[in-house]
Parts: sequence; C-alpha cells; structure tokens
Amino acid sequence: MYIKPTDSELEILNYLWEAGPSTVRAVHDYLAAAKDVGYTTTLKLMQIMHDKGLLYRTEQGRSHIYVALLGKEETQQNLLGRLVQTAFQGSAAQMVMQALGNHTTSKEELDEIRALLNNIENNR
Amino acid sequence: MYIKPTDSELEILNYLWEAGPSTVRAVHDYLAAAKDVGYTTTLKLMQIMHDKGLLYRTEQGRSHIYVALLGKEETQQNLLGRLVQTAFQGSAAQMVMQALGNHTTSKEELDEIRALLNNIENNR
DNA sequence: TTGCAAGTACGATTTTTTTCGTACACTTTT
DNA sequence: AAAAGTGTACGAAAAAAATCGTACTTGCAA
Repeated sequence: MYIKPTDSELEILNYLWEAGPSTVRAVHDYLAAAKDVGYTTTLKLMQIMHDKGLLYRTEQGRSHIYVALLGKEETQQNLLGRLVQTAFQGSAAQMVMQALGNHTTSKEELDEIRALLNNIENNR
Repeated sequence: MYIKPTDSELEILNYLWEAGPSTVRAVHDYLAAAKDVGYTTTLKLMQIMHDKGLLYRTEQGRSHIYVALLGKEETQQNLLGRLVQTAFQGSAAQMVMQALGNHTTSKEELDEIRALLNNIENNR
C-alpha cells in the first residue's frame, strides 16, 4: 500500500510524531501559531486522516486523542523514494548531490555523512 | 510563488528534458508505453501546462512543438527543498542520511559524493 | 437548572488535478 | 470528391484536498 500524505497531513503528522498522542485542540494550536487556519479545518483533516487509516484515535472524556499510525522514518522513506523515482530517475546519488550542493550543511553534518559513506562501503 | 508540478506533469517534463522539443504525439507515445492513458488526456495536460507557463510552444505545420520552460535542476531543487522542509524539518543532512541508507548506490556514486563533500568544505 | 464553553459531526463549497468525449480543421489517400 | 487519419480546442466531469459554517452534545459553573 502506498502512503502519500498531503502537505497538510504531513504538518499534522510532524506534530504528532514530536508530541505523541494529542487532541485536536493541541494540534490546532500548533498549526494556528504558524498559519491562519480554522479549528474545524484541522478537525476535519484529522477526521479524514482517521478515515484513511493514517491516525488511530481513542476517546478521552469528550475529546479524542489521536495517534499517528505511520512511523516517521517509514513515511520519510516513502516520500523520499517517490521523489527519487519521479524527479531523479531513480538515482538517489544524484538527489543527494543536489541536496548537498544547495542547502546549508554544517561541518558536523558533513562529517556524519562521510562516516555513513564509509560505513556503507565497508558493509559490502 | 513556488513551482510545484504534479506527478503527471513531472512525467511529461522528464520526457521533454530528455528528448528536447517534442510534439504531443511523441510525449503521449512515451507515456502510453508505461501506462494506460488516452491521447486527449496527454494533450490536455500539456495545454494546461502551457497555460500555467510551464511549457512554451510553437506551431509546426499542424502540430505544436512543446518545450519545457523549467530547468531540470531548478525543478529538482524546488521539489527537494520542499520535501526537506515538510518532511525533514529543514535538515538536508538528515534527508541525505535516509536516502543513502536505504537506496542502492554504487561505489562510483559514493566516491562522487565524497568528492562533493570535500569540495563544499574547501570552499568555506 | 439554566446557560456557557469546548468538543465532534456533518454537509457544502472551493480549488486543483486528472481524465475524456466530442467537435472541428486540415492532409493524405483512394 | 469522399473518406480516413491526425492534429488541436473546448467543455464537462470525476476525484482528491482543503476550508469552513452550522448543528448537535455534554460537562461544569453560577
């Protein structure tokens, strides 16, 4: 099954991944801090995500507590793989080059990547 | 505003980037080889892309010749940046790690990436 | 016990993407 | 000259995504 959360859904997932099980209110407050959006919009989006099976929910008092059913890494993997296929002809390396060439990356991060490269090569 | 071609649009762009100026027929034949799609669908999609300013076109006889107005690297950059923001909290390095860890990458590609890393570091 | 606050449900609407049917124009073949 | 083939134009419609207004529910405070 393919997982392709939309941008809006991803914003919600990002919060849930960080914050853990949360109410609509909590998610909404987080979203509303960054952009102008109505409460019912957030609610509806989360209901739709629940319908789709992206979120699990349980009742608590008169609120619902939502939990992300997709793992963060798993989802990143999916989206990344999709982009590599559609925009980079399947070449992860090409994608990496573009990413490194045009985004600011600290020395520490660069070293981390180097270590990973060595690691990959040694495990063959 | 940002450039965000849809998946279908990207398929067309990919062909145009490779093949250069092309007719609807050529693009359609390419697409139809991979998936089941009607000719008028391809046509309409390209007309819409023209409306949006994604494609330039010129008449040649009774056909139109279409050209991609977006550069390949520029578009990859855009899509990549967007994904880094929405799914990786802005950390290109984190994204790179995921990409390298989970896709097959040849030794040559790994070496290329290493060279790039050194290059980045030396130019600071 | 009445009313307000904070929730969810539901339906409607808007926008975007995707897909196609049909119409019309012009060449080429018969 | 007619028919068939190849092209674009245009409009419509289905599906998905996003947004929001309004209604209903229920706990709690005055």
